[in-house]
Amino acid sequence: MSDNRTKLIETGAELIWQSGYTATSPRQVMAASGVGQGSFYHHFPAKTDLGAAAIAANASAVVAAAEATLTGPEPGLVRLRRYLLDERDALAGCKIGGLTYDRAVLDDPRLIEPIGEAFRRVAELLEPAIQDAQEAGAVRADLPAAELATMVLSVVQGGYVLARARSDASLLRQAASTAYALLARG
Amino acid sequence: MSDNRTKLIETGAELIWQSGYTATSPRQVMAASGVGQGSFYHHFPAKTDLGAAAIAANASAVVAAAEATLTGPEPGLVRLRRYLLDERDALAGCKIGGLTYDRAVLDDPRLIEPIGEAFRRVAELLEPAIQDAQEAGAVRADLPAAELATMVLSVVQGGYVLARARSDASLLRQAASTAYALLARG
DNA sequence: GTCTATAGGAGGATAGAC
DNA sequence: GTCTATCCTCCTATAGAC
Repeated sequence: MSDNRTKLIETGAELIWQSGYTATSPRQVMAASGVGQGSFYHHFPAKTDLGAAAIAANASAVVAAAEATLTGPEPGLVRLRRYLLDERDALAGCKIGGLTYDRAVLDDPRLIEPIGEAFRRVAELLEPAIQDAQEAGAVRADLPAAELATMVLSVVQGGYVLARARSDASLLRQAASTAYALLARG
Repeated sequence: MSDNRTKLIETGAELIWQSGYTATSPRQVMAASGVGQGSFYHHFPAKTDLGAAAIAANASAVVAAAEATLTGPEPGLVRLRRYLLDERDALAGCKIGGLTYDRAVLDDPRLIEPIGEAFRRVAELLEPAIQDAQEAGAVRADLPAAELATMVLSVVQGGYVLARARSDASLLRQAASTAYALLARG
């Protein structure tokens, strides 16, 4: 029951992940999805309308992945460890992180807001895990959990950047596991 | 005596920093620099030739800035602190970091290599500072300095991403200063 | 070295038929 | 809802004169 609208969003999300928003043209989305032009512009009056839907889909995927690793009955440190050491396709890049360097995305509130919101939500998932670890004495308690959460998110996002820059997926793992080691008995 | 060639590189570097490589057209560079088309294609047979020169210039600037904060007679911890807490225009973004999400850059060795190389050199500047701090007992010595350097670089790169995503420059400062706090007496 | 003219293709749509 | 035709602009050059 995947209608054309859904196909366009899914294909758009994939292409935008791979190439960015600006570099992804309506024509490419049509070709890759097999949906015609008439259908495209019927469902999405302008490119930015598809962009908003596709980016929102990618943002949801990022939050869902974080929820999967950060939620559960395990101690906070275990959840934090799972988040940081989780396997990631470093060279593929974050589904939304790179869009923060796409001018057209930055300049359109409908495109950038879902991204900021997704990062905010991931930080909010990290925070209780970190706080729990702090209360258990597993993580230094003299630093605010919210700021530690920001740092953890940054390490992962920056790890993607370094890994792609040097075409070396191990750099993300290295950054994340070092951050974990630093947190775990700092 | 800034000749047209130099003007094109400088203008190109600025525009590529602001909008990315793919989104920067030769026409824009000509308009912004006041250099004509004939001159442009005389000095740079193709867009990628200007791109290589402009990106190399931005990469050099990143390395030079790191050198300025990480080099000196001060103890390693002080130099590391200076690097992490250095004022950065978070919303403007890293001059080269965002290009790792530009397909055309990733796919052209002449464009991506200077970026990977610059990050490698910054990591190499961080390493001795960290090592010195470790020998002084100011930073945990059970983690390899090279891996800590990768983490430090990642925090800064990721801080740019988060700051831009949420249009909040303080996120980069928060991530960097938290990383410093975690390192400084972990 | 630099200028102007030209050109094929892609990008982002709009229009009207079915 | 979807199709095809058409449109104007910008992109990335190339050509030939000065």
